[in-house]
Amino acid sequence: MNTIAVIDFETTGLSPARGDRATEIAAVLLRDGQIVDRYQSLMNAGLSIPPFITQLTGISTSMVRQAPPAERVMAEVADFVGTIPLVAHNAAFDSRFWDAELRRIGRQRHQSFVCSMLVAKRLMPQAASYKLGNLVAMAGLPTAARAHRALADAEMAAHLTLHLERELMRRFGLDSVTHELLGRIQRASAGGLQGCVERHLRERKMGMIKV
DNA sequence: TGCCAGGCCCTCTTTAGGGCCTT
Repeated sequence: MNTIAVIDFETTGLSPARGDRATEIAAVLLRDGQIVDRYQSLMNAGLSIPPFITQLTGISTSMVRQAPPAERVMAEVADFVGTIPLVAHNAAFDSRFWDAELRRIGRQRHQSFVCSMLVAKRLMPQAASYKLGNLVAMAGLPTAARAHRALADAEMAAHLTLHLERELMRRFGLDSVTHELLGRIQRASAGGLQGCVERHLRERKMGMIKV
């Protein structure tokens, strides 16, 4: 079964290495071209929320103080996604927080991340901006009522991922798109998409890639 | 002391610098 988990964090800042912590997490499961399940929770890491973050996200210190402990939420969401491969918009950011928060509960990631922003740069080279909201609007996809909340952003990134998968299927005549292929696309050179897909199909046919 | 993310990408590049994207 080809399932992908699209995740999104809200945090107190940009860098777990500088002490920033997650304040909210959402995970959206995609299977057979549609959203099949969702997880979302605020989390209390014991930190106050900077005013700028409250202004950006609407998440306040009082909200996270009433939320379950970060440790419990991370254990729940890690169990929810299991070993399903992950996608995030600007995955370098979310993967740092995912790994850092898991490390705090003595767990580690066992799957790879794909970045929907990097895949979009390959498949939507005409885009003027690769911000999540702009790509979603440009593709005519459903926009979230409240951006900068974890579930709303994860759902927008999920719709963008489905759009990118459909674009790959249309352009290359594929009947399905795997996380492995998305990973190859994000690393491909601008002119190397065709060869990248052909190599994937060849290895898939030889049984080197599990679908 | 002073500074403070980090990875990708483009170009006035490659012995580098700056913009984008995430909160």
